[in-house]
Amino acid sequence: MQPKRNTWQREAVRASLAQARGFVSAQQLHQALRDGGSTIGLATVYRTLASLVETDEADTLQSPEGESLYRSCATKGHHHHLICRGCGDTVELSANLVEEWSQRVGAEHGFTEIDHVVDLFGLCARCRAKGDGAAA
Amino acid sequence: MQPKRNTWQREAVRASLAQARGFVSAQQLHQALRDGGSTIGLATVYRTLASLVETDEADTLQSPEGESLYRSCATKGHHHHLICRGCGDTVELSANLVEEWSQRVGAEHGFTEIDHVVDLFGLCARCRAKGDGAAA
DNA sequence: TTTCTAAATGAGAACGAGTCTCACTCTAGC
DNA sequence: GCTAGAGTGAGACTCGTTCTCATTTAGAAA
Ligand SMILES: [Mn+2]
Ligand SMILES: [Mn+2]
Ligand SMILES: [Zn+2]
Ligand SMILES: [Zn+2]
Repeated sequence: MQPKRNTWQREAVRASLAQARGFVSAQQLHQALRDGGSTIGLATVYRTLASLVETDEADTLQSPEGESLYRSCATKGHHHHLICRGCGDTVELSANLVEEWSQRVGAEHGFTEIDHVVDLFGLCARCRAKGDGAAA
Repeated sequence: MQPKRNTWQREAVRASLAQARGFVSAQQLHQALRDGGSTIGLATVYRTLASLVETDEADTLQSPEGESLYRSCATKGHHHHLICRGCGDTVELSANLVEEWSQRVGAEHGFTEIDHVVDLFGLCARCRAKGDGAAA
């Protein structure tokens, strides 16, 4: 359920999420806010993120490790992401090709109400230069 | 690290996983084995599944709820899945279209070591008939 | 076959992300 | 201003997963 009242906590989450370059976890966001002097509670961060997702003000996805990550995306409609494993930096992608493929393949096998998870992970140019993320 | 010894526990996990139609969780697998009279431990099920994934004897993916699911797939190489939300039944998919798109899009944005998560979820014909999964 | 050793196991403790509870706070409508 | 009740937050709780470590056992060596 989305909230009916405007609180500084809600605004703080929105702001902190907006200034993050890429996807962040609820815990990271909470820590960042606390580090910035806020007294916001973890439960509130979770609640607010959930409500932002509900109203499409934020996107969410599961990290490969199974943690929920959140992002305030510029693109409004349905889209996908290319995410840097090193720094979390994210590129928004539209993928009509994949949308159509998904629907077609689902229908071919008699499936309905088809949903899809499509995320790309890689190493951005900057992180490659820095040697992050991949070097053993 | 993959084990060097053959234990009945390892074989039991392999067998139980093989006879499962679709993706199953470690806990489900453990319960099924216990129900079948086995005394196998939960930690062993987790360890064995991890090692089967390491040797490509099993595929793994994160459920939308963030739980790790496992499957013993018929297809050997890289492929994707169309999974029924109702019964877990799974269709293996090859998707050259998506493989190429993924590489191309990644390269276009200067990313390297591109990996991708591509899973389709839907309702299979049988479950739709039964009214599973979607009806409120 | 018997012996030996370290790999493997499993019960239970520990961990961590996320949810829930409920007394307290503060927004916003009057 | 008052006030109802939406929103908050500390901390308890859930649950998937990993860790610990005493015990078992696969399998190589004798
Ligand atoms: Mn899509
Ligand atoms: Mn692929
Ligand atoms: Zn990067
Ligand atoms: Zn089904």
